[in-house]
Amino acid sequence: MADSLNERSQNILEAIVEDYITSAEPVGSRAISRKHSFNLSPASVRNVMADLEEMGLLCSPHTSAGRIPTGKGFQYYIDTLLEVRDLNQNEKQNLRNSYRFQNMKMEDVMQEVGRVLSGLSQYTGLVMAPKFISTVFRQIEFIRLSQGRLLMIYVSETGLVQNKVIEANSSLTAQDLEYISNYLNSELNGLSIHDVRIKLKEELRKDRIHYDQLKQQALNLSCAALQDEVEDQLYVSGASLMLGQPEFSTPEKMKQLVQAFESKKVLIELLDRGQSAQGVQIFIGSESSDIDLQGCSLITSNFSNQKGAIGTLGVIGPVRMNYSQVVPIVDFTAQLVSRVLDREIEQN
Amino acid sequence: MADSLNERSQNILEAIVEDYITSAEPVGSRAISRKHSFNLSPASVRNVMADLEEMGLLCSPHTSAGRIPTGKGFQYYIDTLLEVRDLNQNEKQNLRNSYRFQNMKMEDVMQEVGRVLSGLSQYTGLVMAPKFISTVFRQIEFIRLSQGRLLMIYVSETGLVQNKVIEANSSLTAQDLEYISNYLNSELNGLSIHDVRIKLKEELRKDRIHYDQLKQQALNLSCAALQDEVEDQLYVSGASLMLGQPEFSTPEKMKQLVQAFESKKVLIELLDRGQSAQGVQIFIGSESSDIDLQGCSLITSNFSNQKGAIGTLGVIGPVRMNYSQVVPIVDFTAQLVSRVLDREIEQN
DNA sequence: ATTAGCACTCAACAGGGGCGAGTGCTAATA
DNA sequence: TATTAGCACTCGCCCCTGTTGAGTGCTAAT
Repeated sequence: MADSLNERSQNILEAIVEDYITSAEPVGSRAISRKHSFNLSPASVRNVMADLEEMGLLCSPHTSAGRIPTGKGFQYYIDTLLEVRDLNQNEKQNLRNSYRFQNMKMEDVMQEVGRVLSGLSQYTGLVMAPKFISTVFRQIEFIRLSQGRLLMIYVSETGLVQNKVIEANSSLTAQDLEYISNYLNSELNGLSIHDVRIKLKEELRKDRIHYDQLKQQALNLSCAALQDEVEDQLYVSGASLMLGQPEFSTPEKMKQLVQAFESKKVLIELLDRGQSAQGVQIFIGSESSDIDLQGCSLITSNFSNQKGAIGTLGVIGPVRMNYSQVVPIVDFTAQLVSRVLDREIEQN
Repeated sequence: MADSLNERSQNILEAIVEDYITSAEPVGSRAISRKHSFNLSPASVRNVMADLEEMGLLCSPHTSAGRIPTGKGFQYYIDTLLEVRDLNQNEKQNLRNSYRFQNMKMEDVMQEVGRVLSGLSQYTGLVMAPKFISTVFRQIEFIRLSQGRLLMIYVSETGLVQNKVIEANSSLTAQDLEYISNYLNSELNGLSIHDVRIKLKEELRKDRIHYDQLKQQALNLSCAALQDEVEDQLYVSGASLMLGQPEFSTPEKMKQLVQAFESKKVLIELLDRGQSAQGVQIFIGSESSDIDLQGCSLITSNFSNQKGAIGTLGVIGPVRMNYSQVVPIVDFTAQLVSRVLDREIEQN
C-alpha cells in the first residue's frame, strides 16, 4: 500500500527524512521548498505533507512545529528510498587500516572491532562473539585446582578461549588428566560443540559400563564441561556517544539507555533475532518494541568463518541515524572479521 | 589544626554532614537546632557555622541557602568523626550468603563481587583483578593456530586464565610444544610472574648458545608470552545507579560520569593508588583531583591470597555517601574474596 | 555567651506578553 | 485542475516580572 506513493511524495518524504537526520529537528514546509529544488511552493509541500501524515509516515509534535518521520516513515525510507552505495577501493583500504588485528587474541579482536565501529560511526558499537555452541572444537585441557575442583580450558577452532570450573569428586592425577585430554582432543577435534554434545551422549549411552575407567571419566568430565550453556559475550563500545544525541538529552532517557546497555540482555535478544539472516539488517526501535530501546535503531550484520561459527556485529544509534553512511561500514567490517576468523584456522 | 575544633563545633559539623548525606540538600541552622537536641538556638548554630565556613569545612551555594560540607569537611568527618562499627555475626552471615561462588571461574567471581557490592550499597561496584605481574605461575600451554602463530594460555595459581597470541616463525610440531610446555611448567611452577621474568632473563643470558635447541625455544617463547604487560581487568557494576543520585542529575554530569566509567583509565589509576595500603581506604574526589570524577568518593580495600597476588575492590559513589554503611561491607567483602582466592590453591 | 528580632538576599516558581516558526484553509491564478 | 499567495491561527519558547519562602548576618537585649 505504501508503495502507492507517487514520485513527488517520495521525493518530499526523502527530503524530510534526510533533513531530519542531519538536524534532529522538525522539518517545515518552507525549508523543504527552499533547500531542495522541487520548484514547489511551501503550500504545495504542505499539502503533500498532510497526505503523508494521514498515511502515518509523518507526525507533528505540536500544531506549529514542522513534521518528523514516524517509525513507519523511517521504515519506508529504508525499504524503498535508501540507496546504499558500495565503498570504493580507497574507502575499503581506509577501513582495513583502521583495524589492527596483528597478534590479537580473539577477545581483543572483538573489542577492537567494537571500538572502531563506534569511532567511525560516532554511535555505539556492538560485537557479539560467536556463541559457544556454534564454535568448533579444537582443544581441551584440565588443570587441577583444589581438592575435587578442576579448571577446564576449551579452545575453539578460531582461538576463542573459554574456561570453567567443574566439580570432580574423584581424585585424578596429572597423568590421568593428560591422558583424558589427549583422548578427548583426538576424539572431538573438528566437531562443533553442538555435534560434540550429540557424540558424547551417544558414547555415554553405548558404553554405560565402559571397559576403560579413564575413558569413562573422560566422557563424564567433558559432559560436565561442555554441556551447559555459556553466557553470550557482548562488547559494547562508545555508549557515551549516544548520550550526546539530542534524543537522549534528558536525564530520564539517559538513565534508561545506560541501564539497557548495562544489562545487555535486551541487546543480546535483539542481536539474536538477526542471527539467521544474511547481509545487513536494520531494526527500528519503534514505539511498539522494547521500551528500553525506544528511539534507537540497530544496524547489524553477521560474521562467520567457513566452519559456521556465527557472531554478530553492528552499530546502535538513534532512529535518526545516518544509514547510508553506517550500513556500508557495518557490511564491510563483517566481511573483514569473517576473513580474520578464517585466518586463524590451520591450513592443511 | 583542624583538630582544634571544640566539641560543640564537632557535633554541629557531624550533624550537618549526616543531614546532608541523607537529604542531599543544603542544611540550614534551623533544621540543626530543631532535629538534634543540642539545646541551641538557630542563631548560635549560625555562629558556629560561620566559623566552620571560615575554616573551609563548609560552604554555601548562595547567600540564602543552607551550608553543605566541602571536600575538606568530609575529609575531617571521615578522619575524626566517623565511627565504623563492625558487622555483627548475623550481618556477616547475610553478606556471606549474598555471594555464591560455588564452581565459578575467577572472572565470574570478580563480576559477581562487583554486582553484589553495587546491589548492597546502591552505588557502583568496582573490582580490579590481581595484576598479571603479581600472579603466581601455575601452568602454561601452547596451541598452534595458523602458520607461525601460537596461542599461549597461562593459568595462575588462583585459576585466573590469560591468553595471548604470539608470533613464532619457526615451525614447531605438537610434540615440540608439549615438550616445551612441560619444561616450562616444571621450571616456573610457583614463581610469581615478576620472578619468572627475572629467571627467564638469567637463563637466556647464561645459555646464549644453548646446547638444547628446544629448551632455547622454550625460553624464547615464554619470554614472548610473559614479558609484556597485560591490561588490567576492571569490572564495573551498577553504573546506572550513580545516575540516580541527585548530584549527577544534569545531562552534562551524566555524560561525564559515563565516559569516565567507560574508559576505565581514571578508575584504574585511582585503584592503583591504594594498592600498597592495607585495610579500607577512602578517596574523596574533591575539586582538586580528576575532573572526570568530581563529586565522587571511592571506598576501596585490597584482597590478596597467601602468595601475594593483590587485587582491589570497592564502591564508588557520590562524596555524600553513606560511609558508615558501605565501609564495613567493602571491608568484609575483601576478606571474603581473599579467602576464596586461597581456596583455589592446592593444599599439600 | 546566648538568643530574639529584623532587615536582607536570592533561588524557585508562576503568570503574562511578545516573537516566530509553522500550519490549515480559502480564494485567486496559470 | 493543479498550484500558489495570502491570512488567520496555534503554540512552544523566551524574557520579564512579582511573589514566596528558606536562610543568612548583624545588632541589641538578656
